[in-house]
Amino acid sequence: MQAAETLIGEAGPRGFTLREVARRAGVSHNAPYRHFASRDDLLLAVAAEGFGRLQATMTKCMQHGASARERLVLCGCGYVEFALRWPRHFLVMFDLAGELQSKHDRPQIGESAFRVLLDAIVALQQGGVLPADDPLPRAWTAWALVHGIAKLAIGGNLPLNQRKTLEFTRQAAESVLRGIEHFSNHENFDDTMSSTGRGCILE
Amino acid sequence: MQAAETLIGEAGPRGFTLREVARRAGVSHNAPYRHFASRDDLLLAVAAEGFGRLQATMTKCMQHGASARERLVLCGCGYVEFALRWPRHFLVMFDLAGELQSKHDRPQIGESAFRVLLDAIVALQQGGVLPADDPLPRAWTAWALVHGIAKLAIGGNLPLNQRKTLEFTRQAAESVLRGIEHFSNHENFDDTMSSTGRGCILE
DNA sequence: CAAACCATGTTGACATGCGCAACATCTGGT
DNA sequence: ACCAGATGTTGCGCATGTCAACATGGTTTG
Repeated sequence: MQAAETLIGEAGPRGFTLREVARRAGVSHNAPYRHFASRDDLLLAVAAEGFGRLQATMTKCMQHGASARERLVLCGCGYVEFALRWPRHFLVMFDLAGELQSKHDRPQIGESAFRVLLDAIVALQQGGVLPADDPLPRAWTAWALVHGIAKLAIGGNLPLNQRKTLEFTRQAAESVLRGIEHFSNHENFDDTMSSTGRGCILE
Repeated sequence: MQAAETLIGEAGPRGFTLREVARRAGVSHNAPYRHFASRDDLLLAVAAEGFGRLQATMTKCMQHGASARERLVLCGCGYVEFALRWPRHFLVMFDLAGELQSKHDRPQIGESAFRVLLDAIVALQQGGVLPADDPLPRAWTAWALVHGIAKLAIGGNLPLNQRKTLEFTRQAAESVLRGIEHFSNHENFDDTMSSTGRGCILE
């Protein structure tokens, strides 16, 4: 496992090779099969480990916040910070884990990381900052924002260094928070939604 | 190229094989090398084609908007709609193109797609809806939102079908737009920024 | 018109990687 | 002492990416 994680950190998902992991661990090229069913299975284990550390990073960053509102912003910053510090782990977690777990009837890895963010939203609702309606759409919005920032930053699409990326994340998070707290016209997404004002899908 | 694109649509980046493309094209396993330097080069060509279609989808969706504000929202919806309709193309464009083009001194593929969104932001500034400061941070925020929604939806992390995902995108985009239009405390990101209120990076 | 040239395609070979099967070793329990 | 299970090893078949050498058909040029 340790060799696998360091290799992911160095080579990324594309350069990740079962045999190279075995070489680094000082064992034969087939030894990993005694612990993992396949290459993808090892990747999935690395991804699971990564999700645990992502959750830890977020909760740790939140501890520096005084208010519930600041804690939510810091939660998002922690998300991006994790992605910046372990970009290749992040790629494995989201680029591959989704594909792989969908074959295994999706045990929904990484659910706990999302719950941290969701709880931060609920805390704001209980504090009266946000309306006490369905918190999921707001949580999805926040998640999408930080996830998008993380992905774009990793891909080199944002011309910012790490510190500026984090600073931008904080400001963007506060902007979005302003946007979702002023009104509450998020509709219901519980399978009974009407199709008002559809964009231009499948035209 | 046609065989390559259909294969990407069916098998995704992981199942994409140079030899399979050759088989589908009815040629020998080495024929593609007369047109592309390597497997990655072919992937990059597919990604470039995809970015062109992404830009076309966004501009087409924007035409249905009456106001500049509605056009920006539809622009984001077009982004997500493209990702939902050609999810594997989308993965190639962003998951692989970033890695590959970074080796080739980044000709910055996909720049034109971002410009569509940036122009929509500038249009709102010229219309007085948004302050006329640096439009980049706002554009990044919008981009990150729709990109995050697209990635999460493709990965199956949003429990919404395609139509609901698009409806959610529209509402989230309007929420974020409210957030970035009310205030304008986006700081300057031109290499001269101070490190005020840093989150908890590299602690 | 013939010769050189180029684009395209083909065959063969080599290195690497994944995954399977059979065999070896080492440990703990009875 | 013996067995069962866990772990590791060697060897193999298959698929892939990539390179090198060769073939072919059309185009340009002397």
